[in-house]
Amino acid sequence: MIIDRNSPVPQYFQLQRWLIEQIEQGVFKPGDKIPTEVEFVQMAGLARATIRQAIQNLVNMGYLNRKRKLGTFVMSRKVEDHNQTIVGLLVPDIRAGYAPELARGAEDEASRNRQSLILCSTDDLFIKAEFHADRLIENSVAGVVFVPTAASDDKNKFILDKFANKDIPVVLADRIIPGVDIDHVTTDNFDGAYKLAEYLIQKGHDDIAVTLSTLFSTERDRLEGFKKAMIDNGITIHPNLIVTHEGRYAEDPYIELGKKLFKQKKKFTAIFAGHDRIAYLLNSIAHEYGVKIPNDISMVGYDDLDPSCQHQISLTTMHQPIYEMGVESMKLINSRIRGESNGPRSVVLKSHLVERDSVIPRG
Amino acid sequence: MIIDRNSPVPQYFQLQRWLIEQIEQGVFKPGDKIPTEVEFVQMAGLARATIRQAIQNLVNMGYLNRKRKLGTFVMSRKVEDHNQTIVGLLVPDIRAGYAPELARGAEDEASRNRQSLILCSTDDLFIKAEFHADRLIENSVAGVVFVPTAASDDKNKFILDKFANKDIPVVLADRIIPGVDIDHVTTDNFDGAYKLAEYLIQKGHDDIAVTLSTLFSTERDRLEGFKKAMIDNGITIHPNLIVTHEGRYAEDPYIELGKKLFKQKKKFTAIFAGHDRIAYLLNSIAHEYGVKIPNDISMVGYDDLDPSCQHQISLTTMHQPIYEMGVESMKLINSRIRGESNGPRSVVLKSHLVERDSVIPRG
DNA sequence: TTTGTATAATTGTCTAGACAAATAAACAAG
DNA sequence: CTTGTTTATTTGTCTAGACAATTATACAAA
Repeated sequence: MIIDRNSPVPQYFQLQRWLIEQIEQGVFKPGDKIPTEVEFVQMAGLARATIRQAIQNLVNMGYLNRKRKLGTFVMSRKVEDHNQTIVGLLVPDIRAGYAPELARGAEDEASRNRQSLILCSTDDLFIKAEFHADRLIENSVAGVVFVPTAASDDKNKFILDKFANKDIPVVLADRIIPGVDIDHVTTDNFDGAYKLAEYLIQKGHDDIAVTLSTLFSTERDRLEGFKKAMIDNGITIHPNLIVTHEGRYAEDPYIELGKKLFKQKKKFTAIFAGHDRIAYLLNSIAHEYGVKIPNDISMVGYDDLDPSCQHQISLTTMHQPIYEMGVESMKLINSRIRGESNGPRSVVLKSHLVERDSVIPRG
Repeated sequence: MIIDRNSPVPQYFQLQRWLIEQIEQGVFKPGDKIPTEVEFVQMAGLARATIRQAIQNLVNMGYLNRKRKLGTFVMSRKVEDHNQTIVGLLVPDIRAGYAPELARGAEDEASRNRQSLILCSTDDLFIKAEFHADRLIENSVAGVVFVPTAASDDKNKFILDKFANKDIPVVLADRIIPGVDIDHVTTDNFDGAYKLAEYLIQKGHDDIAVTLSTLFSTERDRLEGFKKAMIDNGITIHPNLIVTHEGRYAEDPYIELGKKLFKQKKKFTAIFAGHDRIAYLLNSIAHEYGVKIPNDISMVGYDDLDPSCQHQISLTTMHQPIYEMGVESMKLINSRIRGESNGPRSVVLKSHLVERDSVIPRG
């Protein structure tokens, strides 16, 4: 330890800097006792008050901890991390779709670890996601569970970078961003759609219409799973029957798509809807065209929204384990918070078919 | 300024305490210059190092601010309040009933003030509410929006006391706790039920069954409103037609109540359900007894849950402005956080009748 | 007018001690 | 074995000074 008495840098500050260096280099490890003030007086040739000033500053900064009679000890840096960890949850809208279920799964897992969850609704908009991201960072959250917005991949990456710059781990839930290698939790959209398509095929349907959005990885995967099932069963896919939309869910564009379907020449006996909300909307439109579901046309959805709430049609759909997705997302985040640093991990949860009354065998 | 040199309280601490007192009583106002160290030496008869120690502590605590050559100044307390504020939201279950809507209203209002919301689901259980309350306190939230649990009033008061002890303002949302004078936001349950009952009466119904829980202030108020409307219209209330439950909502007890209603002798032509979920359940039970709603018996609910989700019956109900309840709760909390200290305030939001198809005039 | 310089006020750093208070650990008494 | 007492060690508080560094202000020089 060299204290330069001619330096304009105060001697207490030189000592302080030296001590921090020793601690950070591991010379003094967490829990170690550092020399007593009197020993420092001899080592550094400074007055005890000067030594005290340096040590007191480090105590204030959380590096050291003094105990009467026992001495001064290096704090385990954990004590600083001991502050309650808070995790951010970015979902499209806490009122809509699966968000409440996802939030509750995440919340329960967080509770088990004495963590708290900050709730942020993005409305699938980049600008709101950015706003919330900035505030989560200001609140120094320990991690983030992020359902990517309906914005471009670059914009979603921009959000991820914000967190990455602050070393805040992020887990993507439900949707993934192509070309981004990061922890994520999804369901088996491809397999689920494959099974759902096979179910329709087994019921004798081969002219099947598909309506969904290509904006989200989930629905794209479902489309691919559907196509694979059709091909594997030797059924020709009619391009006219696949009507897609490239935006986030809203009623108007899907009303258009629905009308387009029901008006065109190519006939179909079943509909594969990208998700339940589309299915319910198509049901209403079918009504307008005098088409009855399932009597005239069968339909399947995807998600299994709100099983507690009885709908006008009893929809056969693919149940997604959304609560578990929330739980698993938090588990991944927590393993990152604990410092596990293996490569990106992917958790794929299994969906299962819920057979209700919206599909009848082809007559 | 009196420094007691014989006191076991350190002299620097006595000085420190005196200074804080002066600042908080406004003797030294924000921006004021306090005496120089040398002046304090004369005033207090202490060594300058002792004075410095006291002052340095206050600087660390954010009370004071030193400037070379200029002196030491009282900080404006705003600097301390500059930290991000987080507000806690305690709801029964983020997945169920009106909680998502309430959460979103609160979240949007919080966002407008650059605040964040920590989400806590209590499942209407005291033990979970207490757990979450402790963690909210640890996270030093600036305020709490609390939907009281289904536990006893004393237990809910216990939760309130926890926050009160830490000077954390609380706003009760939806439900109130009898005998507790505290900011709260509710809807006009009494008036709403009165109108709903009058609506049934106008349609010619006078034998009206009521099913609800007496556990919550909301449903108790609705029962009172219903009774008042009956009395005001000179209609006798048949005690047998009022079947109540004294617990939180669950299917089984209400299935029992429903069966009790349909099995008994006293006939009725309409049902006033305590809330929509009860109404939907009663509809299913009615089915089992071969009773059709509204053809055989009319029914009204309360809440107007999930208008986006099409139910098996098209229920006439009282729409509650839940989103606004979230917004107003946050506004109240924020006025408390800003330090407004007038007496407890009560915000009562107006509900409105949503006429659908579950009531027909008595034939 | 602008630019440099001296001055005075104030906080910042430091010395070399002293005694007080707390308390872990050893020891003694019951 | 338990309980109280002593002791040694360490941090906590404090004194009474000294000189350094900073900088607002006034004043002087260009």
